[in-house]
Formats: sequence, C-alpha cells, structure tokens
Amino acid sequence: MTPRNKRPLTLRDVSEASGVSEMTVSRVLRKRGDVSETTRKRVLAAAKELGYVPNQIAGSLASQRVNLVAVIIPSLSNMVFPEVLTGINQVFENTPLQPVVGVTDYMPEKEERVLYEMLSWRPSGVILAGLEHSDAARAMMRNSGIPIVEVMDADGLPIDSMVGISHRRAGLEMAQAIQKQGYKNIGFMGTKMPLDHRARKRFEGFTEGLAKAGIEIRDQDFYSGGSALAKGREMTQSMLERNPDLDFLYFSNDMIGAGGLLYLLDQGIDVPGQIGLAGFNDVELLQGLPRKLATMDACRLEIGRAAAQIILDRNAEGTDDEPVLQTMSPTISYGDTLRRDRRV
Amino acid sequence: MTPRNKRPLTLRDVSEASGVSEMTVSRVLRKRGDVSETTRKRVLAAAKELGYVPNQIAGSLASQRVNLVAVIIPSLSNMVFPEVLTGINQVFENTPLQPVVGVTDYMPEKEERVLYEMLSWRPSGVILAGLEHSDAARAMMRNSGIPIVEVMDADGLPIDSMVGISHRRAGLEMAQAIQKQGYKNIGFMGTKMPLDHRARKRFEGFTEGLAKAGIEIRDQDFYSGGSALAKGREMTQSMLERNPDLDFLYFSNDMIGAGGLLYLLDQGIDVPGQIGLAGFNDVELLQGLPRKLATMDACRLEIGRAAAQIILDRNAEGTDDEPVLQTMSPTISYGDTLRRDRRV
DNA sequence: ACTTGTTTTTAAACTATTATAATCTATACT
DNA sequence: AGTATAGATTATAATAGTTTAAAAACAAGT
Repeated sequence: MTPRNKRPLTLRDVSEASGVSEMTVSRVLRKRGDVSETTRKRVLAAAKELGYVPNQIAGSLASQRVNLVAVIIPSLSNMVFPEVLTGINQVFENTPLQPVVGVTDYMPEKEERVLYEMLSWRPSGVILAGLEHSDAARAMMRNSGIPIVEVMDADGLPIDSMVGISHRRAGLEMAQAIQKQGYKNIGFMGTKMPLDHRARKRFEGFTEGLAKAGIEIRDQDFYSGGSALAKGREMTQSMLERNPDLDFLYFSNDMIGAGGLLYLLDQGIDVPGQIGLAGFNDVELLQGLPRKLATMDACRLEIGRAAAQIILDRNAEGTDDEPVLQTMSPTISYGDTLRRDRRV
Repeated sequence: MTPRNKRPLTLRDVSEASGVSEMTVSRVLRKRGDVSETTRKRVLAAAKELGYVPNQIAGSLASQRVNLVAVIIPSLSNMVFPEVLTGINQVFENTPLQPVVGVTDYMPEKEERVLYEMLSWRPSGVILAGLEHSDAARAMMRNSGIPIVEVMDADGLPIDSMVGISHRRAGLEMAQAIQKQGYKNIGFMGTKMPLDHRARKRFEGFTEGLAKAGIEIRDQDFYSGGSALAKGREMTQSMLERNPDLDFLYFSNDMIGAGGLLYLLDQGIDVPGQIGLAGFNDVELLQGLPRKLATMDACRLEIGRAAAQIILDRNAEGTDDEPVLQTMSPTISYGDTLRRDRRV
C-alpha cells in the first residue's frame, strides 16, 4: 500500500510519478481536452497507485466554479424536508452538482448564519424553504449573483425563482370540502405559528374558507416540540373534553392528525360519521394506519425536482437568467376520515 | 442598495473602500490579530455596505484548513440517521466545524463515490455509518490523513475511531429477554439484509440468543421499500395466517413493529398476552401509539455527539491522534408489548 | 521543408492566509 | 525637549493547488 505520507498528495506528485506535466494530469482526471491514450493510461495508473484525490478547493478557486448547491431547510425531523431533498438528489444524481444541506430549526437568525456560511463557499445555487427571510438574508441572496429558488410556498414574492404550492389556498380548499360535507363544529390543532409560516398560511386560508360559509372555528390549540403523534392524541383528547360537540378536527399536519385518529379509534368514536378528520402533507406513514386520514399532498418530491432542475438549467451554458415561478396544485385525498357523500 | 455587480466582491474591494490593506480587512473579518478599534469599525462598515461575503474557497486553500466535516449516512428517510445528525449538529453548534451530509442509499458503490467527492474537499474529518465499506473506500480513508469515525456499529474493526453499539449483542439480549418471559413460538420480520448490515447483525445475534435456549425461529419475512408501517401490517397479517400459533414477533425496526402492533390491536388480539412484540430503535413515534412497543434504544443522539466530539478533539491543537473506540450499551424498554412478570 | 492538426507544456490567474517586515504610538530615560 | 525602545498596528511578499489561455513541441502528409 501507499506509505503513510505526512504531506497530502498533489497534482505534482502524480505528474512526477507519470512523467508528464501537472496540466496533463489535470486534463486526464477531468476528462477534458485531448490527451493521447498512452499518456492517459499512464497518468491514471499513477494516480490510482498513489491514491490521489483531486483537491476541489484549489480546483474551484482556479475555475471559479463550485459544484455545490446550498439547500437550506428548517428541520430534518419533519420528514417533509427530507422528501424534498430526495427530489433534489434525484435530479442532481448524474450531474456534477451536489446538494449541501443546512438546517435552520425554523429560526431566522440561524437561517441567516447558515446562508452566510453557505454563500461563503460560492455555491452554484441556493434552494431554500419559504419566502420569509430576514432583510440581511434577502440582501445577501440578491447580491450573490447566483440562482436562488425559494420552495414549498407560493404565497408571496420571491427573490428570484419560486416553486411551491399556495398553503393559503390549500387551507381554503380543505375548508370548502369540509363545509360542503356538512360539518359545522370545527376544531383546529397545529404547531405554534410564529415559526412555521406555511402552517400559519394554511390556517389563515382555512379560517377564511370557513368564514365564507359563515362558519367560525369553535376551538383551537397549538403545540411545539415533542412527538407529534403523542401531541395529537393528547390535544385531541383535551379538545374533545372541552367541546364534546365538535364534528370535525383539522390538523396542521398528518402526524398530529394520525395521533388524533388513533385516539378517536381507541375511544370507539365513529370516524368520519361522528367526527371527521383531516391533516396535511400526505406522509407515507398514513398508509399503515387502520384508517386512511384525509389529507392533501404537498407535492414535496415534485417541488424538490423542479427546484433542482431550475438550478441545473441556470447553470447550463447560454441560458437567459429569467426567474421561474412555478405554482403546483395539491389535491385533496379524502381517505376514510372525511365523508364524501355529497359530490363536490 | 449595492448595484448589480458583474464581478463578485473580493477582499480587495473592501480594502479599497476602507483604505487599508487586504490583510487588515482579512484580520478584521476573522477577528484574529490586533486591529485598532478605529480601522476595525471602518472596515466592518465598508464590508457591510458592499455586502461582502468572504470566499471560503480561497481562505481554505491559503490556510490549508477546511472547517467541513463529511457525514455519510445510508438514508434520510429512516429517521434514525437524522437523529444522529442532530447529535452531531449539537456538538458542532458553537465551533467553526460544519457537517456536510452525503447519502449512500445503502449502496457501497455510491458510498465510494460520495466519499471521494467529500474527500476532494479536504474536510477536517469524516463520520460515516457502519463498518462495512469497499476496499477502495477503506484505502481512501486510510490515505486521507484525517480523523475518521465509523458510527452506529461496534461489531467489527474500524479504520480509525468508532462509536456505536453492538447490534449482535442487542439482538442477543432481546432474544434472552423474550425467552425468559416464556415466549416460545417466535417470528421475525425485517428489511432485506444484504443492504443493512446492522439489521443483519441484530438478526444473527437474535437467532444465536434463541439457539442458546434451544429455540428456533418459526417464521421469518423480509421486505424492502414502501411504507414501513404499512409493510408491518401486511407482513404481520400474512405471517399470522401462515402460523397462527406464534406467540412473539420480533421486528428489525420500530416502524414495522408499530405496523404489526396496530394490526394486532385492530384484530382485537391480546398484546402481550396472546402475542408479544418488540422492535428496535426507540423512535419518538412510539410515544403516540395506543400501546407502547417494546424496543431498545439505539443511542442515536449520543453516538452523534460522541462522534462529533472525537473529530473536534482531534482537530484541537497538540492532541495525540489516538483512535477512540467507544461502545455504548442500549437497554431494553419493555413497554406494553413484552411481558415482564418474571424478573430478569 | 512547410503546413496542418494534435498533444503537451509554460505562465498567469484565482482569492485568500501566513510569516515577516515596516511603521506608528506611547512611555521612559537622560 | 529629545531620543530610545517596547508594543501595537498595518503593510508587503510568498504561498496554497488547481485551471485557463496561450505558446511550444511533435507527428504526419504533401
């Protein structure tokens, strides 16, 4: 094997080992430019023998090109964001581009810090969740001169490109569907809002939708932290103890919705006859529940794919740098917890 | 605001704007070395005015120091790995080090590719899941000259440092606990093994533990892909149809275990009286289930924290580069699905 | 020997940091 | 007051490992 070198290997080492210039080695390893088959083989052999790994730091500095794409999301424990990531990964799979993930924990200051860190690596693009950012963050992105894609939300003005759904509209449509099915005494449960803008917008759309039909939310409750499933159980229990006459519960996400559903089934309550339920996101988890929760697909995979594609296109040669605005339309999945007797 | 510059900003721009040398600007921005308060303020003002973001590429090349730590995990959709990440993040929070995540999808070739990519950025360390890697990957890591920490598994020989639990032992201990409680007709369900070494080791330990008590697994089934919860339901159903006399089901992870639990409760089967259940991982999700699944904590957070700490220590001044080997001991949580009448 | 076209080399970026040198300031001493 | 000197502050020059662009070397065909 290669002896324990103190000094890390450079192009020079490979060039000396193979008897050609550093430049030729560089061209061989990047598969760019013409190199005779003979020298190519020789160089490759030498590189492998030494165990040489190119130094991207130096390469990127010289070429003024970095194959990294900053992906900034609020959380990894939400399952929603990893799925967006999966979409991004799919598109970047066979390209030189590579996503680098940063997590903000829903905190604007942390988003700003992470963004600053990321931009200091001069990435080829930025994909970040949401449209709400600190002034400083916005300024940094505008000044960066690289393509920016804000994802998952379409209610607002993007800095550059945007791919998402209207959460306001999602909430509104769910409200309409619920109301059309004759539910009247409606309770809401969700995350504490100031942090999660998309949840807030859904809630606003929801109340607006109900208001149009002259209905007002009868009870509401918010949580933060802890196991969403467990919170769903607890909150549902206490809400029903407060308001036994509720006939529908709208949850701001599927996890607490699932918790609520499990609680109701436990109690032997008729779903959706006595009480209807709906969540949001269409997470995979729901497939395994005894009854399928009504929900709305957030188009996570598609959003990730579309965002990555925009970055990819923008980095291609000779493209106009026009911002792309893409709004996707989620559809309601009625499942087994939202009556659909009357046609919508 | 700053005009739309074509050329990205450099230290030189800030130095010209503030009338000092580039070096001084560099020192101010890095908060290193002595700079008078007067010039410091002037430089900071100029940098902010211009919207300058330092170029880490150039900085890292010059200083021969990169504040990135490569974290290579098999999957983001497993929830187990994001939690390890959380632990890592906690430790790196207020340090200059920053984790960069790469995903392998449990594929050795992809692991090799990702590792190569990561190493080409000359990170300050590597944290990666598991002890099984391709020869090429192993060679790269040995040659890299940076601290390597293999995590989550302790059954095998690490390249450098190691933090994890013995999955073999975990399986074995669960087997003993089950057998001690008098369960005799035991079924196993899990992921397809060739990909997931840790699941395989648990299984091996489990069968070994049963064998010691003269028990043999009565039925087993493996899945891949799809919603783990749903798979748990389906597999449990079909296994019980095949073998109605089973009195215990051991699942290779909590998610399919939860699926199995929900199915049994649905069917009105007495748990743990008629059939006992156990999973593995102690995922948060379990908190919200109607009955708490017996499981074993995989020490995910602690493992992440310990691994990060090792990298941190190794990067500190004047430290011996001794490999650290750390084996954590998971404990059984009996929950409500594993009898504990007879004391262990 | 003279193009022509391919292959390889040389020299100059790229943007910061490290190390060293130069300058400035304030204090102490004659 | 004048100057030496330590200590603080700032500037200059060299360097990191690659890539880009231009120049040179080489081979083959006429």
